[in-house]
Amino acid sequence: MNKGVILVDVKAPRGTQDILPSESEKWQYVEKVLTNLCRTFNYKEIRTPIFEHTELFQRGVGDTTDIVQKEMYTFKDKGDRSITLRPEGTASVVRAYVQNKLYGLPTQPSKLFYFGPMFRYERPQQGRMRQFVQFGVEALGSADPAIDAEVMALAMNSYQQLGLQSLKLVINSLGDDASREAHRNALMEHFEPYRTALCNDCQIRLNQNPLRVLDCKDDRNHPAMKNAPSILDYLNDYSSTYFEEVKGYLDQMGIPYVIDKNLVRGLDYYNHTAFEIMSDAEGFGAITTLSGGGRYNGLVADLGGPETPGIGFALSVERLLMALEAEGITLPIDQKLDCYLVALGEEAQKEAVRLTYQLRKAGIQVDKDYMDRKFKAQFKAADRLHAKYVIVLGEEELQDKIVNVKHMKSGIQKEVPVNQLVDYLNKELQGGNEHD
RNA sequence: GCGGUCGUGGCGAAGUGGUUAACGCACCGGAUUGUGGUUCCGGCAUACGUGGGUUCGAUCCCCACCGGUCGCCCCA
Repeated sequence: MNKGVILVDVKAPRGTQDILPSESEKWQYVEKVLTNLCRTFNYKEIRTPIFEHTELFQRGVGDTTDIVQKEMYTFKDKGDRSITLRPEGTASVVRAYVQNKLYGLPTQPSKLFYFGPMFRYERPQQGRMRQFVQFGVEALGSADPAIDAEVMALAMNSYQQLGLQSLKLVINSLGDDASREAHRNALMEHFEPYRTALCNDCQIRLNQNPLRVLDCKDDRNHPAMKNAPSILDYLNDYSSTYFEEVKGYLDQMGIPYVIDKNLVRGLDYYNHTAFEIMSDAEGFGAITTLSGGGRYNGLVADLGGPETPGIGFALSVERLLMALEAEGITLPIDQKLDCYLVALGEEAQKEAVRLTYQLRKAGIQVDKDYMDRKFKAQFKAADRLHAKYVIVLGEEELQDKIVNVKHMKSGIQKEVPVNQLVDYLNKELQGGNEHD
């Protein structure tokens, strides 16, 4: 029949994945925990488009960044507009903040969170997908160092709430514009004599963004690295006081951290506070950064809004789940089914359809056989679905207008009149949950 | 984007330049006309990533591509 049909081998595009039911429950659980965490920190959800004008990311993320230069999914739509699938969330959130004039609301700072897929064209690896899901928060409108600490606390708790232990909060300050400029000049001066000894990439970085030379892996052991000027020595009074206060607030909350003066972030918009959360757990390979964030005091103005400070962070849900796996943490996901209806005989099958629907309308979770299985096999199916109760409906029950309800764990079975079944199950399911 | 490595039924995993490609798990049925387990017996399955090439003949050898994975770049 299908001889003439050409079967094309259609697969999900490279770097994307299907999240099947066994996994999606974990995703839902994580999303629930994180959403609830945001509630306690009083962050509200914002949902922005999955694609934006390309220009937003060029201006927001920065033209010289790798993300913009080589990792964006950019295409022309039918109206000849250049569109890009969002590679990160901050630019969109800030754009929405400006466009909708959220800065005019009386509730400042604006504390927002988001959850959704991001897209970057990279060579895939475990923990590095072309489509991946980020959870992130942004706090806009406050330059209080306490809110930097708050965002880091939320970031750490995102993992701790789920039971992760092997975490390391790494922080640094990138300073304000004046501090950065001074540091930049010092770096160029410092490395210039060694220019030819550095790797090719670093020779280019030296001109474009000398900060990035600091975290080069090739040149890590070059003697010039050891005594390279640290940004921390070039912070002006405001920047350095700010950093001290951020650390102070972290101490207040009892959140441990380490300072890495070479921590540099790959997006242009950061200044002052920069941080990453790493996992110490085994089995991560090259992927150790679970999440990252920082302050971006110039971004709102860059995108056409009023001069407004901001700070945020984002984590990858894929990496979060990997970290849980690596630490052997299983999420408390309820895989049980309340009821499974086993029916035997033609007439009973008809009644089973009616009864199943009736129970469902009463809010009871119930399923039945659709594979024409034998009686015994239906029981096995109920077992595989981890059914708490099995409702047996055969010819005899049908005649007597009853069903047999079996509690699977104890094996105890009771006859229940059909017209009392909803009440009976509701009572059983409420009371019975404790010892399940 | 660069380099390494891998690709056999739903999953795991043998194997060979040559008639029907092992096995295990899972699944279905029977032994056990209406009660989950075990055991035994039987059965099911679009399986050698795709496309070329070498060859009388390729799942096996060669090339390209696709995909996974590891490292690099970079990042979440």
